[in-house]
This record gives sequence, C-alpha cells and structure tokens, in this order.
Amino acid sequence: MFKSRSVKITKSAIQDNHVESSSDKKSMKKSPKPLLPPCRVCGDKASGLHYGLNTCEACKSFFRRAINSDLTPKCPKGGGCKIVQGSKRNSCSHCRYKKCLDLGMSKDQIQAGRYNASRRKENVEEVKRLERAEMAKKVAAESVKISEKEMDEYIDLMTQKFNEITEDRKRYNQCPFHALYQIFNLPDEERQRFGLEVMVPLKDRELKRIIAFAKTIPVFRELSLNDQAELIKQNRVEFQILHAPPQPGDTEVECVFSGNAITIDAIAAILQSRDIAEKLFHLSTYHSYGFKYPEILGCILGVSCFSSDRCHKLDDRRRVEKCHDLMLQILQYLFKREDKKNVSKLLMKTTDFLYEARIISDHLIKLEHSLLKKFPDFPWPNLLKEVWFSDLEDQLERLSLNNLQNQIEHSKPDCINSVIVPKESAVKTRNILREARSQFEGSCNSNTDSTADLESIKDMEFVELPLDVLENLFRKSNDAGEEKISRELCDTIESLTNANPSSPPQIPDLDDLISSPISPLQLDIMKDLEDILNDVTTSNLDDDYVSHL
Amino acid sequence: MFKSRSVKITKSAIQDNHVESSSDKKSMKKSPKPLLPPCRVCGDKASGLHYGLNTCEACKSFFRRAINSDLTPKCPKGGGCKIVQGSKRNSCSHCRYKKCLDLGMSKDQIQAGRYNASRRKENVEEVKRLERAEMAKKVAAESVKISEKEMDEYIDLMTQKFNEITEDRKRYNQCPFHALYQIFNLPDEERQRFGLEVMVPLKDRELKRIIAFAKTIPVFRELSLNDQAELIKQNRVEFQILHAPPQPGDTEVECVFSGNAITIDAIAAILQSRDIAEKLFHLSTYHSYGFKYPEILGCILGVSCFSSDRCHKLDDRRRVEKCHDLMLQILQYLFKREDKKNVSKLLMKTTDFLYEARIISDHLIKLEHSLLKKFPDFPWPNLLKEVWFSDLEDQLERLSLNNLQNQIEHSKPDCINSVIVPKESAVKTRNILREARSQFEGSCNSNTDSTADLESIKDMEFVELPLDVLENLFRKSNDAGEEKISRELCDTIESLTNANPSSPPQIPDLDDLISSPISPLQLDIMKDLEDILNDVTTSNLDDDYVSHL
DNA sequence: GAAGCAGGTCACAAGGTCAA
DNA sequence: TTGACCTTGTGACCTGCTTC
Ligand SMILES: [Zn+2]
Ligand SMILES: [Zn+2]
Ligand SMILES: [Zn+2]
Ligand SMILES: [Zn+2]
Repeated sequence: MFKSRSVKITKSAIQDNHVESSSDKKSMKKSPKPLLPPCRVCGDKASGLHYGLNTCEACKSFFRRAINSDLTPKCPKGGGCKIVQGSKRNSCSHCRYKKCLDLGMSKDQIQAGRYNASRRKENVEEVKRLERAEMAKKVAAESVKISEKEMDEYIDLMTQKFNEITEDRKRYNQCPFHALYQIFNLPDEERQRFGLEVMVPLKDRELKRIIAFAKTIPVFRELSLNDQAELIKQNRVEFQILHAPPQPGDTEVECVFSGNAITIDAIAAILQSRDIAEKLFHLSTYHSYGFKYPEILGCILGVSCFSSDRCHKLDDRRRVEKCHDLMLQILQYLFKREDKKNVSKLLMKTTDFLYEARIISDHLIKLEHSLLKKFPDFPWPNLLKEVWFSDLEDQLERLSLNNLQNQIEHSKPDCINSVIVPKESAVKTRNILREARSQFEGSCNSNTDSTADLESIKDMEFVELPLDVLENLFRKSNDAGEEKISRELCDTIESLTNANPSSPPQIPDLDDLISSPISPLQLDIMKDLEDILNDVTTSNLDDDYVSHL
Repeated sequence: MFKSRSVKITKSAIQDNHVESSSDKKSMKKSPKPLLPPCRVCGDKASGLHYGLNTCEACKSFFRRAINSDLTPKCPKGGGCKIVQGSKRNSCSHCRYKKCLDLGMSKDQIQAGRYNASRRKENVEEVKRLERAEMAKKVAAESVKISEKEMDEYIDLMTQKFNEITEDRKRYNQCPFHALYQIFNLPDEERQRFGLEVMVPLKDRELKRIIAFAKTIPVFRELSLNDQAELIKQNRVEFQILHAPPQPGDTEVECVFSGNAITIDAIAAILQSRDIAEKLFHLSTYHSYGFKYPEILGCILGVSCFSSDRCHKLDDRRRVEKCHDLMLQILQYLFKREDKKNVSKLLMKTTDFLYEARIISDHLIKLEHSLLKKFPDFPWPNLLKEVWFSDLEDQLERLSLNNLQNQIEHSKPDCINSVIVPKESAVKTRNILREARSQFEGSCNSNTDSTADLESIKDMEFVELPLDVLENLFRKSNDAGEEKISRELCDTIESLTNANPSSPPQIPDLDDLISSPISPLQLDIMKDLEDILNDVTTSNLDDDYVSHL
C-alpha cells in the first residue's frame, strides 16, 4: 500500500510538470508494447507487419533475402521441417521460405505507412483472443477433483433452478432486458419517471432471481457472505444477459429478445451505441452451438457467478477462483456428455461468449449509472441503490488501483507525487470523499492531452491529482467498504440462506419487493456532476488532508 | 523531497470510466459520407481535392513531398510503370510523380476552403455514375442481383430522362407521332415533299431523343456499340409509340394524341389500316392502369430499349437479355413500390401493352419504308436513311431466313427453284444486289398471298424469286452487314459517350444533338394536314429506287 | 460555423549495414 | 548466412487556416 504523503503542488509547478510529462511520454513511448500477435512463421516476438504478415525481424530479413536470391521453396528432405522460434528456424531455409510463401508473404502485400484504426483493433483483438485461449487451456489443464456423479448433480441442480428463474422471469418480467434502457428514449421526464416506476421493481426482482440461482450452488453458499455479495454485485449484469441471450431473427438485422424481434438499429438507439448493439447481436450466433438449452445456459450462468476478475474485495479470492474452475470443469463435462466431438470448440465458444457478454455488461452498467444520476431523487429500492451505486465506487477503484497503481509501480516510487486521471473520475473522487465526510484538499490542474497514443482518449480531458490525495482516497474507500458495503445485499442473501436448503428458496412476491422510499442524499451530489467539472480546475486540493486512520 | 512526475492513464481504464461514451458521438459524426470518386492517381479511396486533383491521402502526401524534394519525373526504367492502388503505387516514385504532374497536380492548383455547390454536385454525380457502371459490369458478369437502392436510382434516372425527352418533344415536336404518315394524304407531291421537309428533322431528332434516353441507362452504355445501335434501330418505332401513348378521349371514337383529339376513322385513314388504328386506340385503355406516370412510362421505355427479339446481329445477345430481365425486374419493383396489391396484374398489362405496341410499330415501319421508296431522291439525313433502310434489309433477312427458308425445307428441295417473297423485299433485293454489283436474274411474277402466317405481312404483295438469287442475296447481305452496318448510328451513339474518364461524362444533352433548330413556324403547315384526310391512295412502289449508300 | 484543404506529425515498413 | 539496428520513404490522422 501507499504511505501517506502530502506535497503542495502549485499551479506553476503543475505547468512545469506538464511540460516535463511530454518528454516523459516520449521516453515511455519507446518501450510501449506494440501489442502484436507472435511471428506467424517462427512464433518469435513479431516486430510488425512485413510483406503482409506479422513476423519477427529475423523472418522479415530472411524473406527479403530469399526473394532476392535464387532460393527455392523445395526442400531436399521432403518439406516436413518444423520452423519454430530460436535457432531451429534456421535448420532448413527451403522450408522456412516455403512457410513464408504459404502464409501469404509477398512483395505485393506490402503495407506502407501507419496503421488505420481497424487494423490496430484487429491486432489488439487477436492478442486478446490468444490470451483468452491460453487461459482456457490452463483451466482445462488444472481441474479440480470432482466425481462425475457430483457433476451430474450440479448440472441437475442448476438446470432446475435455471428453469425456475426463467419461469419467474416469464411470469413477472415479460419484457426483454433492454426495456430498462429504453427509458432514455422516452420523450419527456414524466414518462421516464413512469417508466422507471415500472422497471425498477422488475430490476429489483431480477437481482433476487440471481441471488436465488447462485444460492443453489453448494460451493457458492460456502463462501463468505461478503464474497457472495461481491460476486453477485459484479456479475449481475452479465448474468442478466446470459440468462436470456438473444436468439437469431428471421433477417440478418433482427434478433429475438425474450420473444420479441427487434432490429439492430433499434437496439443501437436504445443502448446508445452501435458497437455494443452489434456485439449483442453477435451473441445470437452462439444459439447454434447449443447455447439455448437450460443445461448449458444453467452451467454458463454458474460459471459467470464466480467471475472474480471484476471483484476487488474478496475475502478468499483463491477459493472463488477454484470455484470458477470447478464450474468450468462441470461445463466441460456437460459438453463432453452431450457432444463428445466438439468439447474444445464449445469451450472456446464459451470463453468468447462470456467475454462478449462482459464487454456488453460494461456498457450497460454505464447506462444504469446514467439513470441513477439522472434521477437521484427517485425512490430507488435500497438493494438496487446499493448495488448500482457501489459500482460507481468500484469503477473508480478499479481505475485507480488496477491501472494507476500499476503505472506508478513502473516508475520510481519516490519520484511520483501526482497522477493524471480523467476529469470525470476526479469529480467522483471528490464526491465520494465528501460523502465520507472527508476533506478534499490540494490543487487540481486540468489540461488536454491530444497526443495520447491511445486513440479513444484523444479528446479526453485529464486532471492532475496529487498522489497522496489519491492514496488516501483509495484507502478510505477500501476501509469503508470492508465495514459496511453491501449491507442490504448481504441481508438479502442471508435471508435466502436461512431457508430450508432441501426446498429451494422461495422467490418473494412482487409486492414485497418495493422497499419504502428513502431520501438518497448520497445520490444528490451525483446530479450536477457535469456542472462541477469546471470547478475542479480551480479548486485547490488541501494539503492538510489527512485521513482518519 | 519528491520530484514531480506524471503518469498517464491507459486507454481501457478511461473508456471504462467514461460514462457518456464518446464513441457514440463519433458514430454520429461518421454518418456524413464524403462521397468522392476514387483517387485519380492510384485508384484508392480519395480524400478530397488535393493540388487540383481528387486523390487519396497517400498520393496527396507523396506529391507534397515530391515537390519539396529533388525527385524527378524521369523514370530509370523508361516510364512505363503502372501506378495502381495498393503497394504497387510505391513501386516507382518517378512514375508516380510523373503521373501526378501529367494529371495536372500542381501547387498553384490548390484551393482552400469550402466546395461550391456545383463542384460538390459534380463529384456526387460522378460517384453515382461510377457506381452504376460498376453495377452494369456486375450485370454483365451474370449476376443480376440489384439492390433496392440501386433500383431506386435507376428509376430516378429514367424518370428524369423521360421528363427531359418529353419536354424536348413538346418544345420541338408538338405534333403527334402519326403526323409523319399524314404525308401520304397530302394532295400533291409538292406538298408531300414540303411535309417531308418539315417532318424529317423532327424524326431525326426523335431518334436522337431515343439515343439520349437509352444512353442514360448504365447497363446500356456498357453494351458494345454495335449492340447499342442494333437495339435502337430495332426498337425505335416502339419507343416512339410508348413515349407518348394515346390517352382516352371524351368519346369512344376519339383518342388524344399529344394533346390533340382525333377520331379512329381519321387514324385509320392516316395509317391506312383500320385494324392498326383500333390497336392504337386500344393502347389508351392502359392509361387507367397508371401507364401515364413518368416513372412507369420511363421504366417501360427502359424495358423496350432491350427488346432483342427483332435483333439479328447482336455481339452479346445473352447480355442484352440479362439487361432486359433487369429492366423488367426494376419495373416490377416499381409496381411493387407504388401499388403492392396489383403487381402481377400490372406486369401482365405491361406485356400486353408492349406486344400491342410492337404490332403497331411493325406497321408503322412499313409506312416509313413506303416514304423512303416514294421519295428516293429526298435529302434524307444519313442517320435516318441508315436506320430506316437497314430495317428493310433486316426485314428481308428475317423474312427470308426465318420463314421462307423454313418453307423451302418443308418442300422437296429439288423441286424448288423459286420462292415467294414480299414484293417490297424483292425490290430491296434488287437494289442491294445492284449495290453489290451483283446480277439480278430470273423472272418475277407478282401475285398476292393473304394466307401468310405472319400477321404483319398479310396484306402484302409477293413476288416469286429464283432460289439461287435469294441465296446469293442472303449471303451478300450478311457479309456486308457485319462490316459496316449502322456506321452513322454508331457514330451518333459514340458522340454521346464521353470517353475521358477523368472528367465526368455528361449525360447526353439533347440540345447538342440538333444541328439546326427547327422554326416552330414550319409546324403550322401540319395543321392543314388534318383537313386533307380524304385521299387514301395506295401509291405504287418504285422499282427503280436505288439507295445512295 | 461548417466544410474543406495544405501541411505537419509520427507510427509504420522496406531495405541497407555489419558484427557475429 | 543471420538478425539487430539504422535510414528512409510512406500514409493515417490531426491542426490550422481559408472559404462559403
Ligand atoms: Zn519469425
Ligand atoms: Zn526442409
Ligand atoms: Zn492515390
Ligand atoms: Zn517508373
């Protein structure tokens, strides 16, 4: 963890700092990972796209020489020579040349100049895909011990519960999951509020369905209450997507959500993003792999219940990860049981399926936050408010801890006294601190950074925050979290735990779901976030800010 | 103390954090399409006007660098390097530079600021034209697939041109199409000649209108020049009927032709056939099916431009038929677009409509021939003479090869030494033979044969021709045909095809087509024609008619 | 104020160099 | 012969200015 430090940063200092930072950027840019898939010829680290193929420097030079010489791709040993990384790639130049040619290297495949956005994206996507495939392999390799009979039991259990919650969903919540987000498209605020009144109880019940499902999994029940709460909080949106994934429509531009056909344009409008709409539609392609049967969807839901990569506050992360492996093993067993031939393919598809659902859920969470901000005085149920609002905190945390901390560690620790965070986060930071009755002290300076090498942030504004302030903030947020985060959620989970395990926990009636209205003072501050952006530039961070603790 | 240090945040972190996804805003910005023709230098996607030429970013940058360096346009390899899209454009910078200069790129061609409307329109027009040409190529390559958007464009195009030629027709040729044939009813030869002098330029212009219309159809332009000429020649009379079909009159025995009401008796007298007059009048009944709107008539004209069943010398008959299908498909789409319920009924009506027009046109062609024969020394425009006269040849050929030859086969071959041909053809035969410096031998016996199976020739006079003469004749006619048929027509068509690909070809403008405008005063004498409808005499065919060719 | 272009920038690849 | 490193040309994207 960080040590508490307090450094006064004047505006001029920050200006200087910024100038320096640009030179830093250059020095940092020499090292940045190009993020390329490995050399297609030998598997070594690729240096770029050469003659139309991602290859290493060695293979690039080799091919250049090969095409300018009279080297033939005919191997005297028959052509079966393996071309792999290291000195082995030089074992047979004929076969190396042949492999280059077979993979499509050619002088008229040359690409000059910069990458365009799509090309870069392709590379990044492929690296990610490879990484995911690697992960899937690892998981398959180190499986937890569980008998087939037990796995059958697990599958039966989850299938049964899946059918139950699906039935409940049909009875009480006919509308597809995107209905909530349609509220944004309603013409006036009155109607939007009315839409909320309809939707919010459904959302609340949805959360309870998720809890009910998770609680039927024995290993889930054995986790600490905090961990159960955290897992449900972090995976709830994904769960909701996976519970009823879209099915292919009659036409290419249509998909069926909960029985309702809808066009991609409509979804794009509702979700306010064409990219996400396309990803959502792509989920329907998994329908043909059997991702529609209760057994398979139930198992996939089971897997998703144990995704720990978004969780930050787990009492026993290792245990959760083991459970996750277990569920994957059960899914693999199910695939094997149902379709022996395609197990590995189906596992791959599952990985992709979950990954895509995750991307989509990230977006949906943002939309939910917008709702919270737009209607801070709406009588949100405690449970919903807690879970949704907690996401905001988590988002900040994730931002700060996972990325900033990472970056800070790569620099000399004692040379750092400030970080640049997105303006928006700075505002949230301050608000959260205020909530915690803390003092927000010190100075902030906003600037634009248009030369950022990452495309998506080129128009974004940054705020420079003294590091100590951030550090305290993170600790504060963490400490507070351990005390009383997710009380409502824990209570709900617990109340379902007490039920007789032999008879599945009852899903409460709709009437019971709406809690008494609350005065969400905490949320008020979120309302004017956008307006406060200006203040940040001028307000001073107080040096004397010392956290209690 | 600590030194200042900034740490930049990674892209993913910021994207996750950004609630109002900026990518949405960008996707909104993405929608306005530049819509430009491809790079003139390399053919890649152009980004705008650079140094006076539509080029891609690459060629723009290249030229900028070239003029600021000591690069010469002298190629060491002789200058024949092809500069095309992709990595090939970098194969020879000298030639690339030379091509830039040759195409007129230069520093003083630069233009800053906005497009004016006209140049933007030029660009859009050219892109559309190129797209359509692409489509036309596709059609040629056997794929008759066409999108609705493309069909809409075709319809717009044809409707627009239909309106144009209709306007032109109104301005220069107020008289109905049958006015020409009224010449036969003029009392003396002097007036008939005068009538011809008035009518012939109008007919000439009419032909050019047809050419102008046909040339706007992209798939038509893609046909070989010979095929274009042949189609226009064979379908011109039909086109003329379809362009302004009669409209229902106030009474049953009246019809309105180009605004002039006329009785069926009068038409029968003019066309020298009551049967044809009735058929012509029947066309007016299609008025109620909507065969009066520019969209529909335009499309029907489009269909009629590709009727290949009267053509004998097509380079690529299959392609023409494909085009015909395409036009029918577009017409069908139009019907569907305008009136979903009656599509098949309307299509049936179209077929009938076209068939009846065809019958009528067969008759009108005969009348035109009579004119040619009656006034062989009239200064017929080359174009008209060629087209009209060629019809005679064609008619002879068709008659002879398709029908007579058929007759011959059904008889014992060695018992035949003569066949019966229409008298008219016999005359032509002799003329053609004379032209070809052949000997016309044998005797002719004239008789009438009203039982000929072809409707159009049932009232015609026949002559008996020795077989060997006919055979020689046919062979001669075929040989000559392939060499220099329709030179004038081809020239006219070609003159409307702008060959320069870099400047957008103009859609043929009718005003360019007419050499000397006709004084509308001349049209006055046509009024007198109405009164002189009494003398319908079958004038004798002149055997001594020798065509100048 | 939007559209549009010249010029700048720098990520990118081809090809050259040279020590191993 | 190989491959790490360097030089040079390229082009996707951006900025600032002009024009409408
Ligand atoms: Zn390699
Ligand atoms: Zn080998
Ligand atoms: Zn170009
Ligand atoms: Zn050259």
